[in-house]
Amino acid sequence: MNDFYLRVYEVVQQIPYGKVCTYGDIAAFLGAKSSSRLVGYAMNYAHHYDSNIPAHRVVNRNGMLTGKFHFETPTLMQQLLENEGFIIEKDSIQDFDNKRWYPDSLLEEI
DNA sequence: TCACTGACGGGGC
DNA sequence: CGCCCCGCCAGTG
Repeated sequence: MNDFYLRVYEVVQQIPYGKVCTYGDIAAFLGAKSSSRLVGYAMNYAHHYDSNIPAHRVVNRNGMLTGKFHFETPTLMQQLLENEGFIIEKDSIQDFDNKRWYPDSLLEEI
């Protein structure tokens, strides 16, 4: 566990209800554009750090639920997202572009 | 100790 | 277009 992971978790916890973010966006925001893979790895390990991290709100650049098999059940990630109003078909979030949230918006709030 | 494995993404071909 | 390759680096056996 290092600082990069902790910062990933902090960003993920800022994702608003009803919005999603991508691994790449988080990596780029933390100044590690080429380390999007590590963001995914951090999510895999997230529950060891804090079980309240909304890992289901992080998907890949195409809006697909690539991490669904790492939840308690393979359908949990989709269920959580549907509870927040998302429409999902074949592991893909519909109207993805309009549901995205970007970490830069944290800077605008200041 | 070392090799292998990924919740990714961009670039080359 | 689609497919392949590579940077990235903490865990695991």
